[in-house]
Amino acid sequence: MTVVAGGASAARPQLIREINEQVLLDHLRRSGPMARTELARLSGLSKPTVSAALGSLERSGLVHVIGQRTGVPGPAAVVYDVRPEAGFVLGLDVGREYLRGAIADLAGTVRSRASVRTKAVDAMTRVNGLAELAVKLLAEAGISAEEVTQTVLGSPGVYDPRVDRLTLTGRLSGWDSPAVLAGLRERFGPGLMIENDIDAAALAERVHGHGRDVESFAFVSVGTGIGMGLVLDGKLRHGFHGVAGEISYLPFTEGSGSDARDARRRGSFDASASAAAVVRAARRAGVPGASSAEKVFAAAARGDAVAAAVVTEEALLVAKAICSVIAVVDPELVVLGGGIGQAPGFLEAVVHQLSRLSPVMPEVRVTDLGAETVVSGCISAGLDRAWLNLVGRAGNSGS
Amino acid sequence: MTVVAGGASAARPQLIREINEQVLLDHLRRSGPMARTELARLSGLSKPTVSAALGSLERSGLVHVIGQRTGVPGPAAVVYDVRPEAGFVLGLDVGREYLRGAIADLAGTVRSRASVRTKAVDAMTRVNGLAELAVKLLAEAGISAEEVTQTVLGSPGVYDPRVDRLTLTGRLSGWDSPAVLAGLRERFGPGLMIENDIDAAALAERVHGHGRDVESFAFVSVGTGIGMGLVLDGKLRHGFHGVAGEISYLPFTEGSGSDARDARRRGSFDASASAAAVVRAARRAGVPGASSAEKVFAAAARGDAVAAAVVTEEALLVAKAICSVIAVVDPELVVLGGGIGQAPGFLEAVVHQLSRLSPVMPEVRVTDLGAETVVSGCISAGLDRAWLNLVGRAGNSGS
DNA sequence: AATCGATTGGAAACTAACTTAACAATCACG
DNA sequence: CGTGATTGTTAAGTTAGTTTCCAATCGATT
Repeated sequence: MTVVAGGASAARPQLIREINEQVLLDHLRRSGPMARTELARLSGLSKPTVSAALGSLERSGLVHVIGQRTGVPGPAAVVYDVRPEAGFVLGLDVGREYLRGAIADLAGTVRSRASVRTKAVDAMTRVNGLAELAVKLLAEAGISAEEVTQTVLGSPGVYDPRVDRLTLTGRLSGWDSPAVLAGLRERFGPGLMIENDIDAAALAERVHGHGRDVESFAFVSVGTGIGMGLVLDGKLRHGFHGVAGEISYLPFTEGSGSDARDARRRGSFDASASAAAVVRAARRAGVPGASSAEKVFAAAARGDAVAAAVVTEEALLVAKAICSVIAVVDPELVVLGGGIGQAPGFLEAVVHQLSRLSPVMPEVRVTDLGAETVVSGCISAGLDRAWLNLVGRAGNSGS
Repeated sequence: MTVVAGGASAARPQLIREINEQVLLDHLRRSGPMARTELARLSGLSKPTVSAALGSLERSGLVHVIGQRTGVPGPAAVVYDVRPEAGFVLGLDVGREYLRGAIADLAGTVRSRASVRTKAVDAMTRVNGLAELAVKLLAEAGISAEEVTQTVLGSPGVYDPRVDRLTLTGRLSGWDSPAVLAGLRERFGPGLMIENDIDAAALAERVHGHGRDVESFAFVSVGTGIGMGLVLDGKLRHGFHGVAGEISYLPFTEGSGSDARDARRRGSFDASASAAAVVRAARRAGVPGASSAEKVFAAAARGDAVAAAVVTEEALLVAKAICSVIAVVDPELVVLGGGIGQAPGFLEAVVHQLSRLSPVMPEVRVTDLGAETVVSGCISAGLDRAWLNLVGRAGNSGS
């Protein structure tokens, strides 16, 4: 549906050409290569119009002819497709122990992918590590840096555009320094977007995961840390200060209010529900060998009643968080991710607790995307942005 | 800015006429009566285009000439304005003790307003009361029922369009029965929209109150009950099941977990933070003469330390709710309303508590709208809807 | 092997919108 | 009473999109 926003500005005939080119590109992106006639049918535009628009798009290098399709009576149909080389997107993921990245063309095909372990404790070393990773990815894909039209970095913390700062970077020490932002900008240029890592994962979920066919959903990640990416009406919400989805700051100061300092830095809910908190709780309860959250869950699965109680308590906490999200925005779907979120049986435990708290029940599912989620989310965010820019540019320079 | 939505559909030349007529109407609505030339300057459209569009709008009855403006050199400029009589909007508010309503023309001018006390306990009696109120309002305004293009009812509870039912109607007994919905539809026709009462108040806040110049805000009402209306990007969010903003279901099962039954029906947070809960807490603490929340607040203001503690506790609860909202959607502004929300000094207490919980601080303000908030919110929602419909219709039938 | 029929894509003619430029009519003001 | 600013219309030209028609092509059927 075409939407006219509130304070709309006047429209010229050119606008409708822009819209229609956008529409055709969208169809090509979504449904793959197609002949003119099919595009006409799908879009509802007439054949001459489709021909003209494709001509314009071809002149600006955004689509190209990839072949002929025959087999049916009549002349061979000319098949168009998006020109993947019209631009490239670099997606990066900076974590505490890993740096990951990938390069994709505008069609979304990944041209190179890499992941390196990092022992960096210094923030600038991490910045350099990312730059090196990018160089490696470019070389592997055989692409020059200039061809990258969009770079997206998935990072812990939130970027607040109003004050141009990264904040709440939590476990990544020094990452909220302005020097980091400056260093990243210097190395990756003005095409750099910074996205919260869990928000990026939510975007991946929207494109490749369970979020594909819903309007609004919440991706809730429970593991080393706790966070959420919120997609409403198909769009990721950042909030005014960029902290939308920072559910680690939900005010549940349950029992173990030990680390007040920790609570301020990473959120009180994080302090009571992250993997470390599970381990703490298990130890306090006397679960033997509770050295990691994984082992606690394993013990519970084996039938250890005390460990099971810890797991139940954790499920209750997560259910409370989800219930809060429901009470505020009422999403259609909740996707669980992260080490704890994906633990076997955890979904059921959460749903059970949630059904006792919440006035309505959304779908709740576990993600089936893997470790590369953040990178692919960055890439899909970058692709969207890149396409928008390209069509805008094409509309202005073309014709 | 004109926005092309994600799954946009193809555009025809007619679309741009529609957009431009919409734009002209918006300017007239916002800036009042204007001559053609001014409209051309404001909208950026050329004079002939403005003339043509105004002609089309005039033919479909949406604008009309209201006079000539002279005083400057040159011929008298013909001044156009929105034709207020092109349609009327009926706004209604059903509460436990009051029925309120108003009729406004398309310019937003209120033509009649009324409010009646009701002793009805039966739901259908309330429905009839609303119908009678509407008749009275119509008579007073000298308008026939057919001229009302949009009726909006602000009601407790949420309307779930997926199952076509009213639910969570809380203190309004029997109001969630399907018969109520059927009865309302029969009396008010298909032009009826049902909006949660607090959501309607939020809409009023957006148009007439503090929400005027922000993109996103939360209107939090604390009084007999607790609720929130959430406006993101200028649009009210209902959520998938319609329960967005039902913060009474936030999972804070603080202390007084006495009424488990109550908690299920109206939400656990409601049970611990509504006016009744304040009275309960005050009595338990031994505040003398704690017969109403107002008196507890008055006692605290007089210096009663015990009452002050109860108020502080209440402020903490509300701050926790707001903190949850921030952690999920991070609005730019929070507007406090309701009996308790507007109590003197409460804002400061809440802000103080909130600053200790939340990672970022939004603006927090107390509403300055009065008792008619819900009705005027309904009217502004109805106006938006009515304008949308009218322009669509004009675009189709006109020209 | 020839014809039929479906399909493709483009050309021509027409409609819908907007813009610029020019112009006639009007009115305040010196 | 003339001058100059202002208003609003008309005319010509541009950008878009649609419908209609047609030539060219190719599989399938007789």
